[in-house]
Amino acid sequence: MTEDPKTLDQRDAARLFSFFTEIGIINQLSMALFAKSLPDGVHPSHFSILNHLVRTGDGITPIRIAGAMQVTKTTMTHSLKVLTERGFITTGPNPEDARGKLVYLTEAGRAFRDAAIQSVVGMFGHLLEPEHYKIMEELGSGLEVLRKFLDENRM
Amino acid sequence: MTEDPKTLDQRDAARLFSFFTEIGIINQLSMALFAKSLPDGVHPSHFSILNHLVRTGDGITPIRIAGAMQVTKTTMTHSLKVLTERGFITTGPNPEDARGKLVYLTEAGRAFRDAAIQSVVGMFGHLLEPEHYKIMEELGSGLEVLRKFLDENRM
DNA sequence: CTTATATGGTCCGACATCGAACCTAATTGG
DNA sequence: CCAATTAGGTTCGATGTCGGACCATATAAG
Repeated sequence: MTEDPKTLDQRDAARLFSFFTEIGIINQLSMALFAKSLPDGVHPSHFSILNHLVRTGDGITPIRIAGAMQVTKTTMTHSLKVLTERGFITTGPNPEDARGKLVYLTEAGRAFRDAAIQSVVGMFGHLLEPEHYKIMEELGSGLEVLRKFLDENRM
Repeated sequence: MTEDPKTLDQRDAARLFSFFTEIGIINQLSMALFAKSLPDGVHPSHFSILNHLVRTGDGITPIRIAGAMQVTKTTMTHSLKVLTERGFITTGPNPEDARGKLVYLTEAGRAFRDAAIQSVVGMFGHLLEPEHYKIMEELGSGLEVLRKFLDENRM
C-alpha cells in the first residue's frame, strides 16, 4: 500500500504486541516474586529508592530520585513519606534551593537494603538455572537499546 | 566459599538486577506510551481483556481471563465491571457451572478494540525504527524461555 | 448420602500510582 | 527592579491491583 518505512506491516505489529506482552508478563511475575522476598509490606519501589541512594550516594533531591525511578513527583512524595515513617531515610533542607529538600539514608535504611539484597538473591538464586543467567546476559544489550530509545522518546 | 551451582556469584547477581531493571523500565515506558494512545481513560489492562476476547473467542469465564492476564480474580471482577459499564462486554450465566459467569463481547467492545489497535499501531509505528523490530524479534525467544520459567515457578 | 474440601465470584480495606490544582521559591525578560 | 514564567513539593481525588474474608456451588471422601 505505502512505502513509508515507518508504516507497520502486520508482521511488525504482531512482533510489537507479543514483545511487549512478554515484557509485561515477565515484569509482573518477577516483581511479584521480588515483593515476596521483601519483608513485611515493603514495596519493591521502596527498595529501589534505598538501593539508588546507596549506589549513587544520598543527599540528593526527591525530583532526581523520581526521574531515576521513572515515576512522578507525586508518587515520590508518597514513597518518601513511607520510607521516613519506617525510619529508613531522613530529609533536610536544600542549602542551594530553598524550595527543595535533600534525602539522606539512615543506618537502618542502609542495613535494610543490604538485608533485602541477601533475601532477594537467595530467593532467585535457588530458583534460576545457569542457562537463565546466560539468556539474561544475551538479552542485555538489545534491551538496553530499546530502553534508551523509549526513554529518549517519551512524552 | 561454596560450589553449589545455584549460589549466585557477584556477576550473576549484577546481571539479575540489571536485567530486571531494564525489563521494569521498558515495561513502564511502553505502558505509559500505550496508555496515552488509548482513548479517554481506558486502561491498557482493559484493552488487553478486549483483545484477548477477540483473539481467543468470547463466552469464557472471568477466571480464565484472569489466568491469561496474570491478575487475580479480584482484579478481574473490577475490570469486568468497568468494561460492562462502558458497554464493551456483557456477562451471562454459565450453563455448565451455576457458580460461574461467561463473558461476551458487544459490538461496541469489538469496535473499540479495533480502533484502539489502529491508534496504538499508529503511535508506535511513527516512533520505532526498523532496527527496533529486528531487536524485538531477536529477543523474543529468550524472553519466552524466561517468561515460561517464571510462570511455572511462581508461588 | 453426608460431610469435607476445592473452586468461581464478590466485597472490603489497603496501597501504589497518577493527574490536576496549588503554594513557594528561583529564574528570566522587560 | 519588577512581572512573568519555570521548577520543587504537597495535597486531593480517582483508579488499578492485591490479599483476606466471605458466600454459593461443585467435587471428593467417608
